[in-house]
Amino acid sequence: MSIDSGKNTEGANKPYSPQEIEKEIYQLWEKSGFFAPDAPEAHQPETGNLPSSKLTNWKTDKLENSALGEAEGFCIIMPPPNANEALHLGHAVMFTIEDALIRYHRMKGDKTLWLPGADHAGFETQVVFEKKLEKEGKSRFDFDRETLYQMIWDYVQKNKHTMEEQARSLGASCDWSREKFTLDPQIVKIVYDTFKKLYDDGLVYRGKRVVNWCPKHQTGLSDLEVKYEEREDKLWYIKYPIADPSTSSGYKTSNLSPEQDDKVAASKAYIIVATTRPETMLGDTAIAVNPKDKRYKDLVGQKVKLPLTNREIPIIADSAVEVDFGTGAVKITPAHDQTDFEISQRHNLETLEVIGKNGKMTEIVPEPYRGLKTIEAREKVVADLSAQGFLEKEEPYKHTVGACYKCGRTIEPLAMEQWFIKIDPLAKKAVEAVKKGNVKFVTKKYEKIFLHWMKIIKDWNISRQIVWGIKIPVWYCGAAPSAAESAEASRSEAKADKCFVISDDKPDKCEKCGATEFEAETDTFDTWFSSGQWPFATLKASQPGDFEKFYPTSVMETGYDILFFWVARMIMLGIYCAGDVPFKYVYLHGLVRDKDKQKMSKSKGNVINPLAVIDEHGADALRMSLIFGTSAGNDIVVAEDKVVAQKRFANKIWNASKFVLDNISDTDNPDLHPDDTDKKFTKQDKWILKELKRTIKKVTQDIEKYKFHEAAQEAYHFFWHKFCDKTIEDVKIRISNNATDADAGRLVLWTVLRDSLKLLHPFMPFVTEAIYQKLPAKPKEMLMIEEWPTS
RNA sequence: GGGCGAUUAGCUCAGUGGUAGAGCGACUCGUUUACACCGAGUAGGCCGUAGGUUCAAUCCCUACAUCGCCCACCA
Repeated sequence: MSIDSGKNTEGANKPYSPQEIEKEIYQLWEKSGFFAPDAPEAHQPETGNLPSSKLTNWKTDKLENSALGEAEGFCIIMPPPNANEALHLGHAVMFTIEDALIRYHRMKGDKTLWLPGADHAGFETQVVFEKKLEKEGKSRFDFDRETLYQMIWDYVQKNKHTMEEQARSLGASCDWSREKFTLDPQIVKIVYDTFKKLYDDGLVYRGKRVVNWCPKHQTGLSDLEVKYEEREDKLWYIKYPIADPSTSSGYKTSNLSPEQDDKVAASKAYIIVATTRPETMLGDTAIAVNPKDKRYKDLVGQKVKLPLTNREIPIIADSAVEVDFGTGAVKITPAHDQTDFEISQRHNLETLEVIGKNGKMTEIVPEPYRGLKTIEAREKVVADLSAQGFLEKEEPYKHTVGACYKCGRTIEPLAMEQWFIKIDPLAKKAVEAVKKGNVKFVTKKYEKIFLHWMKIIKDWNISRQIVWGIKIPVWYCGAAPSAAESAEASRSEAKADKCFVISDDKPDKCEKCGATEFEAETDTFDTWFSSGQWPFATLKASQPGDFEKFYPTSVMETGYDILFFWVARMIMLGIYCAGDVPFKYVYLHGLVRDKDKQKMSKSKGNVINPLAVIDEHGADALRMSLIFGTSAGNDIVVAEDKVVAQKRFANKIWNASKFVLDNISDTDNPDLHPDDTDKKFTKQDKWILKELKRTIKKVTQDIEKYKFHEAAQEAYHFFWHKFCDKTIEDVKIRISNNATDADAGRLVLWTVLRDSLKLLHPFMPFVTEAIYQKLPAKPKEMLMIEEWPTS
């Protein structure tokens, strides 16, 4: 890595080669210790050791003002990448923007902390790992909990290391000495404390609710983890005979369409319901109609006989039922439908679980259906209903069905005991904080989306039936069930209504019931429960004083796709646990798309590996291309063209610098002291110096306003098309003519180059630092800790 | 069904209450000793449509069209 000086022609015509210098430069930075906020040298001008060049006489007077002491804190908590796979371009965007911010603030003299981390990413990781097992012909159910956990642990440690190396190759100037992992003991302890606090405050409850059960992954999912797909299905109309037909004489049909009227008239002894899931009728515990529905007014309170079983179930009135849909009467299956469950709560209905966790019909259904898969049961139920004359009709029906966001398997709503967080009190505070401006969204539109979501938010199911994660610190009182019992029987039912103790470790005795034997909870926390505490948890687990100095952090920068999953939860939990918002600004970047605007995904095969791009074009080029022509919150299109364009820019910077350095270090030329030369500034010189000031001002303002793309473009345009195309070309002639104003020109070249390197450094740290290392006059050890120029 | 966006050059996208911008591409010149991963130029846009506010609208407002995203318990 050298900029060939002077007459050495060997390196001429050789393009800038980032591969040769980037690794070396990163090591220089990392070894220096300047990534940490507490490296005092980072904020002091270096007084000794300056090269003896005459150029050093002319150094910025701002150096003397570099006041130590009152430096402001600037802190970004890095969104911890999932430690389960290599980084993708979305991460590259995150690293680029955050690193640019961090480098800018570091140069401004702020005490700057960028705290890196890695996320165990519970369910995500387990899914990735299970796929790996599948490829090897195994299943997670082949292993006991401890073995499986250890296997995933080893797998994650390996990936975590890969991720860190990738971050380095992107130039991330984060403080690795403070890196945290979501499963670090200190972090886990904080998560436990939070859970306890929530419970003590009555904000955690255990309850039977309908959860989104994925039969493949055998776990419940939060509402956010369910994706809805449109399906062509059928709507079956089933006749439920009124238990005592004689009382149905008052049955009013006047509000029905003529067609419906006929049918009802022909079957007065029935009430007809429409359903997309006939198999669940075996678990029906009521029929519900809208209280305002005059057609059914007289039937409310009566009973119907459930076909295929001998059970009688009541007809109830509930306003959740839509009058206009279907027949206006709906079958209620509390155990397998969210709405039905809520209705059942209001009417104290029994909950019958007819579908098990394995997606098959349970033991409590009539014998012929037991053990059938739901889809088989559906066919049989329909056939039987039809044979017995209970099927009124079926019609095609298009509707949306919930599916697991990972495997696409249809979600099976099941009533289960789960841990929930009462979200309303937390959401209210979060909304207040945002409305008061304590948290500002850099892109306003996300504030609206956030507020809208907080309005409709529901209690948060934080239990997952997976092993990879932080175990919920609950101990159920009483002896552990035998192996046989626990193997098959559903854990949640066995534990329902049991007394329990919340404790990090196995307790000695339960204060409430006196139990001395305990069964440990096996559920783990939703990964977002722990990462939702990340800003304060990392700072508290970090070095003493970090929390006090850096909380609330300055900015949270992440993708908009995890606004609800993560950002909202951090705001809620941050306020609740740490007494203040976790960050002052939220900057949300968009999704990275390919040149055809397609979302990058493995299945489409259009994923670009950032490392491959770096290998080919350099990290600077990649970074710049991710910022150029983008804007906050909008999706980012990455095509190789763009990267190549920025690679050329890096080359341009390299070569222009080479020219400048070759010329200003020419000792045959007279003194470059400004006193002697500034009077000889040409009109052209004054123009570029003025443009420089203007550019510094613009770039600074743009970064302060989080308009990175504008800042980068401004710096780019200034350097290439003003400095290189105009000034260098102009001065080049003056120098070769040995004109009287040649030295003034040299001074201009030097001045503009030096400040340009600073302006470009946050975006293209490698090439700018490499050149800085070659400067004859180097007030600081490295560009990374140089003074940000002022206009 | 609700909510939120987008519509600007051939392509990908910035931007602004006052003569329209970049990158890539196209075309014409130029092998000038930092760089051909270059330079000098050129072409190309009623800034989605229709109204409104304004001295002035691509920008603000209202409809409409098209596209996209998010949210949602019509069985």
